[in-house]
Amino acid sequence: MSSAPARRPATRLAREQRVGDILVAARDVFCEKGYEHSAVSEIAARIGVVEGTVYKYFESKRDLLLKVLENWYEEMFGDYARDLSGIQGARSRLRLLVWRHLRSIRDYPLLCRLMFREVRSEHDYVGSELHELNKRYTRLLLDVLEDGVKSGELRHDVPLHLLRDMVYGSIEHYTWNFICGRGELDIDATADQITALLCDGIAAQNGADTLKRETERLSQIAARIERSLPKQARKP
Amino acid sequence: MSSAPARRPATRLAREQRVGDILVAARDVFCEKGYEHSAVSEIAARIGVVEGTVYKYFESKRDLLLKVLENWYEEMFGDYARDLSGIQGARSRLRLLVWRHLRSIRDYPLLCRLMFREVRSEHDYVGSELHELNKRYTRLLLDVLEDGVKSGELRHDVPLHLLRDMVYGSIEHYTWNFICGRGELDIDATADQITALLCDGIAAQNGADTLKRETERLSQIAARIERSLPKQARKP
Amino acid sequence: MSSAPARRPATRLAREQRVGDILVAARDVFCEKGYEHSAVSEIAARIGVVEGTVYKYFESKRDLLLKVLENWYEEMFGDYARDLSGIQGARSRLRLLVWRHLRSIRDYPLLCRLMFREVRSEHDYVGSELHELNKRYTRLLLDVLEDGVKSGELRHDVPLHLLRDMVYGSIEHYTWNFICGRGELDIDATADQITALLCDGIAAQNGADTLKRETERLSQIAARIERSLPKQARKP
Amino acid sequence: MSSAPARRPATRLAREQRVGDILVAARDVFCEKGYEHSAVSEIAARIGVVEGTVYKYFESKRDLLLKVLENWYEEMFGDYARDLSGIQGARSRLRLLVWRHLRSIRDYPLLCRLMFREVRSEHDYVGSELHELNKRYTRLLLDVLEDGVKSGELRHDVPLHLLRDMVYGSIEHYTWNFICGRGELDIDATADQITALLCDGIAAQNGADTLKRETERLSQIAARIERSLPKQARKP
DNA sequence: AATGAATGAGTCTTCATTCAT
DNA sequence: TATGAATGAAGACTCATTCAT
Repeated sequence: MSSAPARRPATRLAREQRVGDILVAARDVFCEKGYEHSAVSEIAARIGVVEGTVYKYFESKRDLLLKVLENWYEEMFGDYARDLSGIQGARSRLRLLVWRHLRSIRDYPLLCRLMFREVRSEHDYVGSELHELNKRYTRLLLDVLEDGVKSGELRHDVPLHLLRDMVYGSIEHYTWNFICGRGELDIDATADQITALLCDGIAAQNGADTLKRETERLSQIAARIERSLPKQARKP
Repeated sequence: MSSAPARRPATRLAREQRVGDILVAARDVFCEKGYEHSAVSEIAARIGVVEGTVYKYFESKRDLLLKVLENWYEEMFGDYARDLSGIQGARSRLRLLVWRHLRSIRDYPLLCRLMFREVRSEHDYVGSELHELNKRYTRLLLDVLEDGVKSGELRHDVPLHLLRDMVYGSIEHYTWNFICGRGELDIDATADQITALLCDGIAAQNGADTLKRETERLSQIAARIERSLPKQARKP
Repeated sequence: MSSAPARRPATRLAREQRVGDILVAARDVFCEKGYEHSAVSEIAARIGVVEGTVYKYFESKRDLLLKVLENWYEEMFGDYARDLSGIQGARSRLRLLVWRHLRSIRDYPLLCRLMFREVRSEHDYVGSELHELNKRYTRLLLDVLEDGVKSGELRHDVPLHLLRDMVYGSIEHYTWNFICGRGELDIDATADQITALLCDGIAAQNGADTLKRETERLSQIAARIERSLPKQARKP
Repeated sequence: MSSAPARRPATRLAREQRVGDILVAARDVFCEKGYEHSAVSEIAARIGVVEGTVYKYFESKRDLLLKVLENWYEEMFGDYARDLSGIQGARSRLRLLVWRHLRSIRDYPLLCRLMFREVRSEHDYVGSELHELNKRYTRLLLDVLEDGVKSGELRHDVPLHLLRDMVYGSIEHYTWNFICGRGELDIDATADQITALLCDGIAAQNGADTLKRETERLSQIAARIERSLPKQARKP
């Protein structure tokens, strides 16, 4: 009846730009408040658009969440391949993966929390794009482990899938306090410890102790042999 | 008139009964729908009361959730102590704890999910009664591990807290699909595998058998050489 | 943080009373604006409650619409049976039903419009309670028609269901302008005309014309006969 | 350069083509989802343009709806005049109109539904172009009826407008289930029945045959009586 | 002790329409 | 002529919680 709605001019951005902005805003809000307690209206407000605009680019709030995490996963892949190719030995490579995973958690603890809490336990996760990305991600570890078995560095009887879950589960659980905003995280030390525990186990007869003891014995034997050899025989 | 003194306990019983009923209903609804998607009204309806009644016994919906889980934790403690006391050896005792944890998950996967998703990551968890219960629960494992170190069965350099998180994290991660309603769970086999991996590690050269065998071989070789040497060369 | 939400006291009504109020308000709003353009919030506001209150008593907006119309149908049945029992003859009874239907339309044109527009064409109508009521309502007409056939007043080859639809369809179409708020409606004259058309048809050789002509002829014959009779034969 | 003068008609053609495409898409979408639940964006998407384009050719969504229906009406007129001119007799011509209306319904039930639900009951209908078309359409029937009255085939006291509404109302009501996607429609049989009912009515005593037969009988009786009377009594 | 009526604030989602480019 | 980004307003439905009875 009276004057027209007086539309605000509105900055027109390229599609890609706008999508990017929304993803960033959504990431922030979701991380701060958790999925359930985030409002699409707030995400929109952060970048100065109305809710409708968000729905132009994303089908639903949940779609937005998944896209945020997919986006993150793709960042994460980054130069894994290159990094891995530069390292020899199953143990070292395992440590790298552990370390990089810890680094992701240290850098984006809230995104990790989102992933654990809001996505992985929902029924729409299985079969989703995100699930595929996650499988590709954990595949990296499986490959390292399989290589290790083939090369003889790792025992041939390790249940690989369980082991993979041990790696990620251990990290997740150990860093949970940090993820929830409590405490610190020393990723170097943690990576060392986890790698050591995984490789050497905890039983006393194994690992360092045993190795030292046995090495000692072998040295003694070797020394004895050496000493007992005739003069002319030495110096081969 | 003479029945008056008897009324108090009857009432108390009624109260406890009601609280129990509500807890059971709440457990069911929370498990079925998750915390956020559960309605207090539905919990009330399940036992044929109205919402107001629930609020007579519980301060808030969240309070109800915590009470449900506390209730469960108390059930879980049950006869841990007795079970543990009957078992000798760190490895066996570790396996028992792993197995019992797996059993809890198998029997109440949805409660586990609630615990992981809705409680452990919230800020009101730290310092809560539930947190205390959880610490008491994981303390059982720490004790077993410490005993193992003392007795020499476990290496003295294991980072115990990390190890504890590895145990629970591994189990959690490995059983996650089952917790979310996908797939099966063989708790005996899983307990064996996890225990073995934790104790023996994955590195090939660590296998006690292999190590011993090789050392043995070398000793025998050394002995043979020694024996074949001329007398004057021996000097034991 | 600051003061509590300052809840308004809110008048507490008995369930029945509140339901009735909501139904009345909903009827009004739906009639005024049509279903799609009605807002539940407005319905609530009309009786001074909040939207939530409406949803306490009705599952959804659509449920509310159906309940409004069911309510109306039940009113309409009223004393049909009694009225019908007092009237003899298929034609008169048909006229009564036509007249009463017209009266409903005259009194509640907007409810009729609702029924036609919003309900009858939707897929949730078939099998609904409202559908049952409607069938019961039109059954009254079918019964009258069937009785008329049995008693020989109506032709035995009338397709009853088509006829029933002709009755209601004619009325609906003829009153449509009135229903949509345009023009007047003389229910007595209309009832007469519709009944006449239905009973006598439009073909010239039928109905009034023929009847009059033939009656005339018969009267003349009768007169002739009478006149030709011998004196003593008259006065039987 | 020489092609310049040819551009105008090409553009005009393009414009008409585009308008036609939009109308087709709109017809489809409106029919599938109903007016309220159709989105302009979907209509646009169906022909691969954006919403803005639709608004270049149509003022508003409602305008589009009306144009869709006008378009349809114009199709419908087709060769009515020719068809009618080839048929003699009010009854046959009436049957033709009934039959053609039924055919429209059978072929485009959803467009009929649109017309009934979304347009005819709205306030912007009266006086609209569509209304004019509709009047022209029903005028065909009125003409037939008037001719029938003039020629003596139809009674002179039929209320023509009521009759017209009876025709369309009956058809509409009778075919409603079909229009809403339920059941079948035999347009030939239905046309016959409706025509018969309209022309001959339902009252048993009206059937031309019966009436004539009875009159005949009475005449013969009268004749017999007359003949049997004494001569002096006759006085024709 | 229990009821259950009522609140009030929130949230997702949809869409006709506009207009700078 | 066409695009498509953005608006802005609305609307259905939910629910924890309160409190008069």
